[in-house]
Amino acid sequence: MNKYRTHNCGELTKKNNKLNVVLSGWINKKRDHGNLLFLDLRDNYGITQCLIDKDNKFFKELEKIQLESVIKVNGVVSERTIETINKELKTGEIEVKINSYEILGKCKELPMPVFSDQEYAEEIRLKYRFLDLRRKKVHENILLRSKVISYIRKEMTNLGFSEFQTPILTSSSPEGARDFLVPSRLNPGKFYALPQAPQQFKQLIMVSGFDKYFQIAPCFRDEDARADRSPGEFYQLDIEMSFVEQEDVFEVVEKLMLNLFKKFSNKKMLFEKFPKISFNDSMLKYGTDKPDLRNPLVISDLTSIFTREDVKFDIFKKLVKSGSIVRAILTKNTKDKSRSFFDGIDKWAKEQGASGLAYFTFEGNKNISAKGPVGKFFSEESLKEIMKITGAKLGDSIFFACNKENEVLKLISLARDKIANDLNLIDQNTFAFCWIVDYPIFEIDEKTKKIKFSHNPFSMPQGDEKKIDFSKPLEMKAYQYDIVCNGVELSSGAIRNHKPDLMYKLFSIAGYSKKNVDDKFRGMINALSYGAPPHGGIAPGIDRIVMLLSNEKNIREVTLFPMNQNAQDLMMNSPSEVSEEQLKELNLSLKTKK
RNA sequence: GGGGGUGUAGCUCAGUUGGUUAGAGCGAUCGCCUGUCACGCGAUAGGUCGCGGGUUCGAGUCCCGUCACUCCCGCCA
Repeated sequence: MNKYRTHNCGELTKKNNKLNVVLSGWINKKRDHGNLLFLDLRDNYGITQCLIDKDNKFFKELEKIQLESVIKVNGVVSERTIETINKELKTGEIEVKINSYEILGKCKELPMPVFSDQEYAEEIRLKYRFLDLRRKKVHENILLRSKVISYIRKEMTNLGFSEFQTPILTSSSPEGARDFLVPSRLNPGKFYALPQAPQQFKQLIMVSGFDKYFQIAPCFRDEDARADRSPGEFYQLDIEMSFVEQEDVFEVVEKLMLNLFKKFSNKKMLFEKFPKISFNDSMLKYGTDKPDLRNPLVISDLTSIFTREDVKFDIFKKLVKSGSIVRAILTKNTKDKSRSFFDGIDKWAKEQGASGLAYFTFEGNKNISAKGPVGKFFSEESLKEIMKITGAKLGDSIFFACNKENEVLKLISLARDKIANDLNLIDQNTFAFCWIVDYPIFEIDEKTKKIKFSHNPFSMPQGDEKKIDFSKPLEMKAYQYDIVCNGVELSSGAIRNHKPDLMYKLFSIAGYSKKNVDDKFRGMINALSYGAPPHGGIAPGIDRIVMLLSNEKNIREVTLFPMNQNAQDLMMNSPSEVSEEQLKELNLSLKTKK
């Protein structure tokens, strides 16, 4: 028999009545009636109410014991009378009458209560993460994460994928995020980099003939944190497949996501078949490449309206003449909304740093007119044209933003969320997945005005290689795709470019010489020159999947031991200084000393 | 690197127009209480009001600087 327990704290029921048991756990809560003491014992599995009265010689000691101490209890299961049953607890039909006890782990006075629904400052939660993790919500989030990962492993294995580990100490990659560097002792002056993703390795695995690979892969990027982005490290479900087209990857991931989200959440799936939206359509209709499709609002381009003679809205007309564009959001049947609703949105837009959002409502019977501060600037004919473009009906309203394209997209996509929230149009009880496809390969760099890769430089261009018009690089599309859920970008992937010649050609458009490419991607290019299969993959973010399933807005709520915003672990006190000795061994010296 | 928010007891927070000795709940300590499950009742202890400077007869409160945490922008192929 186990020395510490015969049962856990979540399994005893009235079937165990009169049984002698041993339980071990944390003291969750005490209720002291002077001559009778209730004591809730908690472990990973649940809570069991234990009790002891003054006739027992241990009574006085247990009265004094600190909450969150770990104790072992010997006692007898006793069925509760009907009035005293606690329906909130799995074990609420019984309680354990304590005969004797033993302290296994004493607890000092707590810096933060464990049994409480109160919110606490991050600093204290992270410093005492081991206490924070005992609390119900975050404890359950971490267990959910564990279940999600093991489910994914099982599914992927069943689908014929093999799990492989790839190196953690690897080489610095020239593109992309800032690397974490690790000095090499045996190679003075040289550094390893932690992988930003196993991108090149997973392609090499395909070249090596393994056909289907996955990994729950740690990825390291030295960039600043956000609420949904840990500083430093995160996990991806890294997937790569040989001899596949885009649709084959979609089929695997779509099936996996559907099963996963149905298994671990009660929310409805808005689409059983994920819609595919081209990058260009998404930017037009939603102003972003990660649209929240729970939101029914759609954006229209109304730039042409402001070139008409019969529209007198001169501020916008002037801006349009100098290259600005106009995008608009239509809201259905909002004619009875109060002035403060409309002004609230205009005010919000100004707070976002924009000059505001113009708006009006379509009204009238025989004659159509626009009601609102700028309504008078629009002729009836122009209103009819707007209704044609946007599909507006009488009683609908429209919000306009005018600015340079980038600025308009930024504002109008945020406005789409803001207005939908204000109108309560988003069903919180739904998951809306979609694929964003047909990404452009190249874009213009805002600063340098030169052509650069817009995403992954290893993606395969669309169309017949012989017929691609390389003279119009900005029109070239790639077999590159993102999966998006509820406005959260879960991952991007691509069919890879496995042809070295084609790769050199694309890199040359982005300004890299053949030598450049050889220098930077030697391993990769070399491998592709020895018989590479067509292949492609994707890498959904594990942390964000768990965030969606647990309804958490902050990634720390689904991470066991997170760092704070400044990339410090307050519990382990990392990063920390190292000894002169260590630095010397690594051939390093520090410029700044505190 | 830039912008916003927060910082008062171990924890969560209140603190009026600048005005006497800075408060509450939880927690801690002590006492009372045999059916609670956020048990109840009484008492006690606990404060460099983040830190530094300034204005003022007087600063938790106003001003300047600074630090910490957090959210956002930049960044994240």
